[in-house]
This record gives sequence, structure tokens and C-alpha cells, in this order.
Amino acid sequence: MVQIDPRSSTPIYEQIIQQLKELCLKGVLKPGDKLPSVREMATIIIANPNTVSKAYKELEREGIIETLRGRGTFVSENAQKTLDEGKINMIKEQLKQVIIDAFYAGMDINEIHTWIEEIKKEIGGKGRA
Amino acid sequence: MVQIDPRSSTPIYEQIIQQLKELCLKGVLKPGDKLPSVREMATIIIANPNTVSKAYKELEREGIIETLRGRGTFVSENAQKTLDEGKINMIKEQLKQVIIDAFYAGMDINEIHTWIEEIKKEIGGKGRA
Amino acid sequence: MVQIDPRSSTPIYEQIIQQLKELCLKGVLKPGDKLPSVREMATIIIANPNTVSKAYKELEREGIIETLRGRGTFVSENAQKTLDEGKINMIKEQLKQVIIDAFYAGMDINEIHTWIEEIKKEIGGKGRA
Amino acid sequence: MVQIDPRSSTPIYEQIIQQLKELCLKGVLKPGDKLPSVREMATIIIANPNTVSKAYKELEREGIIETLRGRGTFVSENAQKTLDEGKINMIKEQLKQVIIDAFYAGMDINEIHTWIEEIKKEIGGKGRA
DNA sequence: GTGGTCTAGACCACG
DNA sequence: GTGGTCTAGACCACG
Repeated sequence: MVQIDPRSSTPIYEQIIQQLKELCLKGVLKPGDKLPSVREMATIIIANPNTVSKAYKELEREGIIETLRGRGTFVSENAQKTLDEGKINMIKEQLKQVIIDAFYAGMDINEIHTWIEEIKKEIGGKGRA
Repeated sequence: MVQIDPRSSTPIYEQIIQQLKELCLKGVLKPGDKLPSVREMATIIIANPNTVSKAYKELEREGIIETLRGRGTFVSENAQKTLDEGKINMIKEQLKQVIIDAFYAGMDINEIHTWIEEIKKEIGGKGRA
Repeated sequence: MVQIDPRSSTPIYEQIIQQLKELCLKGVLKPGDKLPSVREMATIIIANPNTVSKAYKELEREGIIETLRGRGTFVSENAQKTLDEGKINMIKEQLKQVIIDAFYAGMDINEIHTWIEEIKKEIGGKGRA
Repeated sequence: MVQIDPRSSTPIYEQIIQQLKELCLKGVLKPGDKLPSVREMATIIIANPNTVSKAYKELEREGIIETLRGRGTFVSENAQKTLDEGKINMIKEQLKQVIIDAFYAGMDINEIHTWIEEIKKEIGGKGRA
């Protein structure tokens, strides 16, 4: 389910976080679903257990998954909206940078809007639009 | 002109790159404009010349600025569209990740479209849309 | 394996690049082979790790080697042909300059063809001819 | 006659040397021909006189041009063959590097032989073949 | 242990 | 003065 690219410049733990978030938004992973244990996941994706653990902890900190002692790790029931202003500004800043790079790559603004619609479709009705 | 935040997790050289790209798109920096020398810029932003040099070299590699022997560093005349497919896919992937984070931060798709229009206005008609 | 001449006017990082390229073409280094880490290589050739790192990064940019997160640096599977027109013109220009120098050094055209055949044999059937 | 590219990574004095050598081999510049003075040349190609001077001195050292006190600088009568073994080895080494780069750029050995024939034709019968 | 970032500082080629 | 190369050394993120 999770696909790691060891050649990517994106850290492995970050790739895990991004892909699990995407799977949750898409609804492939539903609230209550059990995730593989840290060790299982490490075996599946061929990574260091510490790396998987780091990803799980971050996702837990964001309230996307939760660990029930002795039972395992599960997708949270309510992936609550954060609405942290600092975070929103950070995301806007990131968005600006991506768009600047997109312009330099030859894209225009309409293509970007179209892409976003495609992404929206891809991750589906689970996005809280 | 360039504002560095040494506490940011974004590397200083990356901050320089991003801000110079933005200034070029906005038209604050125009083709042919002379950039401060590596040493001058280092003094201005209080950073090491090596760090500035790294940023300048990357911008030169991307064709955004160019060094004229003995005369200094200048904004390139034609920051030509690259249209590198690999790069475009990378940017789409980045865009997807930002949007996923935006959803988790409580944004909806319409807000994102609005943001993009704001960013478009901010970086102005110089964006090659 | 790599021999650095610190007295040469060719920068050390450039010598590393040239020799690793040659070893790859000769087949001494094969796709998948692990390179010494930056620190190891620096110790071996008695140079600064930063200098080795610069060479490795350039080779990675050219697609000749690649870094696998946490595993090290390896010779790429497919050192794909670039076929970048600008690059080819640059190489032709360099070739012209070398040949001009060869003429001034007393060589004739046939000797040059012979040399090239010798170089071809030296770097062997791995050259994608 | 001489065309300088200030954007090139090749030093300007080196560009002057290379182009004057080429013009001599092609026969555009013939033995006895007068070269522009350092200052004239600097004005023509828009360069620093020191830079032109450096190029002229190097060409003089190689016996390709000579300065007659009070009369000016002229193309030498006998562009004598050097046959310096150290130099020949250096040229062979340079040739090898160019060919390695050519292979990586997707060329094969026959194309290289063809290029060399083209270069030979371009610089003409003056090459001592 | 591995590479990435950064600083401080030196020396040099070039113009 | 300008950028290019190199060293020494520090700290950190990642695995």
C-alpha cells in the first residue's frame, strides 16, 4: 500500500507520513482501521523500524492515527481540523513556492487550477470540501 | 530585499533561492539587473559567502541568473520555460502534498483556489500566464 | 582506485569526477556497486569530505551515481544517454580545441584517429558504441 | 574576427587564445599578418587590456605570435612543432576526458571519428597532416 | 554511520 | 573586486 522510493530526496519517514495521509483522505484507510505494527510496516516497506516509528509518532501528534496500548495502531475516528493559524500561513507559503516553481516550469495559472481539481478528484469526497 | 530567517527549518541557501525567484517573477528584479556580489549579499543578509554562492550557483543552473566574467551576476534575459516532464511531475507531487496538508488544516478546495488567485495577483502579470 | 594529483591544475573534485566516470565506462565500477562513503573516500584520497561531496553531487546530477537513503552511494543502473544538444555542442567545441592543440603539438590527423582507437580499447566494450 | 562570450565558463583570455590559434590554423591569419594592438583588441572585443595582454603573452610563449618592439604583434613565420612529450601526454589525457564525456552524452566512436574529420576539414589543409 | 548544511577563513585565477 | 576551490570543523537530520 505504501510505496517508498529510497532514491527520493524526501526522507523516508516523510514519505510514509505523506502516503498514509493520502490514503486516509482517499478513504482507502478508514477510521478504526488497524495499521500494521511498526515492525510489520518496516518489514513490508523495507525500512528501519525507527523510521516507521518516527512517522507513526508524527501522525499521532497530528491526531490522524492513535495507538491503543496493547492493541495496536488505528486510524483515528475524527481526523479533526486543526485551524492553527501558524500552520495555515506555513501552508500558504509552501503553496506559493510550489506555484513559483510551476511558473518557472512553464505552467500557467489555469493549468494549476486544473491540476488542483484533478487532485481533488483523486483524493475524493473525503476532503472536507 | 531578501529576508532570511535563520530559525527557519528551510536552509538559508533555499530561502535565498526562493526569494530571488519570487522577486524575479514579481518583476522587482528585471532581466539585466545586477545582483549584489556574493560577498555583498552575504554581508547584507548576514550569512556566509559560501552559502550565498551555493544559492547563486543553483539559480544559475536553473537559468534564472547568469554570471558575466568580471562584471558580476545578473538576472537572465529569458528565464526560459523548461518543460521538463520529470520536473513537472515533481511539482504536481509537491502540489498534492501541500493540498493534503491544507485539507488536514481545515481548508476546503475553494479556499485553495482563492489562495492561488491571490498568489497569482501577488506575483503579478510577470507570471507567464 | 582513484588517484588524485594535488599539484594538478585540474581541481580535485574534477579529478574525482573524471576518474569515477572512467572507471564506470571501463566496467571496473558496475551498476549497483557501492562507492566508498564521502568520509571514507576523503580518507582514502587524502582530501576534505566537502571536496568529495562536491564531486559526488555532480555525478549524481549527471545520473551516474545515486544516493539511497541510509544505505550509501551506488553506481546507477542505467547511466542513460542524455542527448542534450547544448551539451553535444559543448563537447564538439572542446574536441575542436583539443585537436587544435594536438596540431600545434605536432600531431597529425591520423595519429589522432589512432589515439581515439586506443582510448576506445582502453575504456572497452562498455562504451555504448 | 574574435568572438568573446562573457557567459562562458571558459576564461576570456583562454577564449582569445583558442580563437587566434584556430584562425591561424585555418589560414585566416597568415604568417606575417599584424594583429591588433592589445588596446585595439581590448576595444574590439570589449575586454580588459590586461586580459588581452595575458592571451598575447601566452601565444608568444607558444611561438604562435611574436612582438616586434615598436612595430606591433605579428603571426609567426614558423609555427614550429613543439613535440614536448609532457604536453602530448596532457593532450592525450584531455582527449580521453572529452571522449568519456562524449560517450556519456550518447555518442558512439564512429560519430567521434566523423566529427574529427569535420573539424579537420573546417580548420583545413593548414593542419600539418 | 551517512550525507546535508553552515561557518570561518585561506588562497587563487580572472579581469 | 569577483567568483572558484579547498580545508577544517561543527552541528544536525536521517536511518
